[in-house]
Amino acid sequence: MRMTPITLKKNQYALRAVFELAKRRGKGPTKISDIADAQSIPVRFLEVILNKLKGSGMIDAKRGFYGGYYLTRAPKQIRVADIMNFMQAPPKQEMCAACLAKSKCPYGHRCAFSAMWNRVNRAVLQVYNETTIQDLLDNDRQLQGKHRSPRKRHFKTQQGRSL
Amino acid sequence: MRMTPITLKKNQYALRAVFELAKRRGKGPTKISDIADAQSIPVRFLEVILNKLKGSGMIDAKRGFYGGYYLTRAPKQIRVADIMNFMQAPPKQEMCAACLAKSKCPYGHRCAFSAMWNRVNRAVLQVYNETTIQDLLDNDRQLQGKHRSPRKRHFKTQQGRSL
DNA sequence: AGTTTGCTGACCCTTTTAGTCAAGAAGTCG
DNA sequence: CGACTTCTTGACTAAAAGGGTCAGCAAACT
Repeated sequence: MRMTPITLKKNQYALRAVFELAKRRGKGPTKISDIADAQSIPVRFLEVILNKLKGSGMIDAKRGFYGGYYLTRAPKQIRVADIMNFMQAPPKQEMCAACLAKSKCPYGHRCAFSAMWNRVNRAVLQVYNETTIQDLLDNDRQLQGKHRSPRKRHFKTQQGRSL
Repeated sequence: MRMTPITLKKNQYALRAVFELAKRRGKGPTKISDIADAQSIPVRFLEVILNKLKGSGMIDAKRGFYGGYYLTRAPKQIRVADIMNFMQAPPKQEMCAACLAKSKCPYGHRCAFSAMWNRVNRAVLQVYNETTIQDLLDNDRQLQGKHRSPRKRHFKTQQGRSL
């Protein structure tokens, strides 16, 4: 059962790039090409994306020999929503906030569907809002089996609250 | 704050068309052109959509003079999810079920993001699943101010459970 | 100076989505 | 039957969005 593309590739790339920067936090700036390699993203495309993302203030760049990109905030302070919202193209013309139609629909907010679209909207945003980059890092560590400490862990599966 | 297109136009049209048929249920078949007029959908395009939708079994058509489309089930028995799922093109190649990437991603289900994508997925599907065409009809009646009975109604706002 | 790395806008190509058309099949009416 | 209406269907075209590339420039380091 397939879903309509909730995620543009551009957005996915942006998210993965930030994720990668988070992984390497504290080790100085990371070159675009390194991020691209690590996350299998076309370099040229990533240039564009990272450059745009810089405008959000959550990452910054340094040029020259030891240059590269780096996070400006702790991974815990960056929510997936921050990235997703920022990456969205600024709405060109007025659009229908309720039903997500590209142009303002004739029915306005009085259409029978708006309540449902709003619920969908909220549901998605909620997930984005409550997920931080730190959460993703934690997830990653767990999946890679790189436990910080071999301390006993009662199973926390995906179902149970791992994210 | 804009969302990525959760809804294709084709899907929206399909939903609106079914909705319109539901509205006219019991009054005999409805012509494509009437549906198109009522819902502001390009006729030619709607032809294609309705024809496809017929394959789902939730609507059927009759040709000739008094012909048109009609629902085969009660609006209460049709969930938005039924329409959305059916309208999705069958996944061409294997795709990554977890992260919704078009092609199967190299990380498989072990990527740090899959848990999040799944949550998004489930959240959206849940809304689609718990919304029936009947719900939309009810919504519509309420918005149009066409209360069946002027009986007193304690406020049920969007928040409260109107959908 | 020369190298490394990011910056930036313009450009292009492919896929998807949206929409159109025309000829045909199946009913209805008289 | 013949005229008319309405769905049927596959092929076709147009437009937009998305994904990706490039070249030349601007900093920063050695």
